[in-house]
Amino acid sequence: MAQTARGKTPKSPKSPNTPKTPPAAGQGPTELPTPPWRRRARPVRQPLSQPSIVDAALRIVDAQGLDAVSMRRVAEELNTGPASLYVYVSGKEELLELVLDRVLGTVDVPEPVPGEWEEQVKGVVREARDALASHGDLARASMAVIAAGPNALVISEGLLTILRAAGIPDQACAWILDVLMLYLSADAYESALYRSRAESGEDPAVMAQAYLDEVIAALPGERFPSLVALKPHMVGGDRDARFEFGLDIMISGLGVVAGREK
Amino acid sequence: MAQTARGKTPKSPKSPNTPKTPPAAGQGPTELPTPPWRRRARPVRQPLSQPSIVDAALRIVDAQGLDAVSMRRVAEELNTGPASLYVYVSGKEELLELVLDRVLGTVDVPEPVPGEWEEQVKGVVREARDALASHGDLARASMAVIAAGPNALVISEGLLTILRAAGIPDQACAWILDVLMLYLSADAYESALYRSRAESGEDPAVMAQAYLDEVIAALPGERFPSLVALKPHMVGGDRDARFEFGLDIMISGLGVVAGREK
DNA sequence: TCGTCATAACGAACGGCGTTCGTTCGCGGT
DNA sequence: ACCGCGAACGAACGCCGTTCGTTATGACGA
Repeated sequence: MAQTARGKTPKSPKSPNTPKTPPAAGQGPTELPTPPWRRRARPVRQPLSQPSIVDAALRIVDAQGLDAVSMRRVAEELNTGPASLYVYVSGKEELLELVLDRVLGTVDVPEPVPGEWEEQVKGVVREARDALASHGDLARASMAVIAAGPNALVISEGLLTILRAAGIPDQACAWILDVLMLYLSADAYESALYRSRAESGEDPAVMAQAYLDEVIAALPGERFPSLVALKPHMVGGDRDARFEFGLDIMISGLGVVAGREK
Repeated sequence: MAQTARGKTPKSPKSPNTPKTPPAAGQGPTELPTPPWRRRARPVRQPLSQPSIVDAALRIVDAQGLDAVSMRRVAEELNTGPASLYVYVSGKEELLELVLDRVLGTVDVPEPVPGEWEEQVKGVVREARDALASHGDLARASMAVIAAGPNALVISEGLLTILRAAGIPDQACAWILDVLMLYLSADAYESALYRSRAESGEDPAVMAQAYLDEVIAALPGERFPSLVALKPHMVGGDRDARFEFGLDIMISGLGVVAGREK
């Protein structure tokens, strides 16, 4: 058989648009073997590569959520079989690490500006959280992975630089960095969790909140007076405000503690 | 066929000890039907129930780690098939929620003591973290679940009570509660992650640290000066100290922020 | 120009998973 | 003595991540 074109050219009644196949050879019965005297024009489909695989995975996350990302699904997106991916990626875990790090690449890290370290740190952390949150429920993978990709390292380096320039003791710098990263990942994770629950459930965004609401409402008021009393503050406050509050607390506390022991 | 004894009595060359089957009926060819005139002694095996299922799951977590917990494995532990569990538990997710909440039941929550709120809050959070951490890598499930089980609610109520008694504004109480729970879960999660990596890997506990160590060591010093300089503080500090530092920062910061806006 | 050969790509399969379906059967109530 | 109900279950479905052994390709030395 003459033609090869790496991937399976349309092999069955499949997707409506296989975007990469060359426009040549009129729309007729597609399965006809190419005449041997006319070699197929260039295969066109760019060869597999780590970036293209990461891209495909990210596309799936954006379009259908993290749970839809399986090796099979990613391979399908690239018109190949799951086994082919293992040349470029050691497994699903590494793939997700790469996707996460790629997303973190959009965060930019400023040079330290004297007197603005608090706002600068908050800004970076905020940006990283938003980057994670801007790709569906991708953040649900953010805790399952040791963040040591190149982009994560750039962020860490930037934060450390700002903190040290502000005169925070070294040990405190190291610890607060870890704590902030943990906080950021956890918040993004939780948001993503709620988002994916809400999506798969009935209501668009209410569901999870409504559930907690319900639980608290059903509580015996004499056993759980504080929870019942604070219910409006618990379910009502939006996530961003809460995140900001946490950030605020940590940075303020850092000032106190660092000052205390210096 | 006369005998029932709920579970499959040994049905194939299987496990060496099926711990629950009654000691009766000598060890001979086991598959023989029990003579109809001699009804099987009591089934003995206690009937399935939600608590017994949760117990079994927790046993597996302790013995073989979270990844070993599958519906099939839990069912096997109870000498039955996976389908039988669904009478008492809606699915794997609910099962894990129940296991987590059961573990949180060991945390005890003090009445507020005036002037000691900071230490009290830290104590409860610490205890909850340790409870999660004391069951292998169970905590790896702690973020995947909305903590709204009865025991989690007791803890929340206790913390809120202490905080309010200390005069913290309501909105701040609600937020800091969320933030602390998130921090606690995330830390336990991360610890569990490292633990299970270390276990499945070669070295007993070094691996993950050594990995980060390696990464940082391989960094170009002129591009990542702060990371390289702070390396000893990053990989060296033990988890407990870091956790405590985060707790300290948050509580201190809470004082600052609450004071600032009251 | 023609083999040679490393290796990317692949089809097929393995063993496991969570969950569901339809059936069986012991037991409490009549 | 019978019946009906629901717990228990065996089997299957449709996925999953990963591995194995084979095939095809393209660069390169002869």
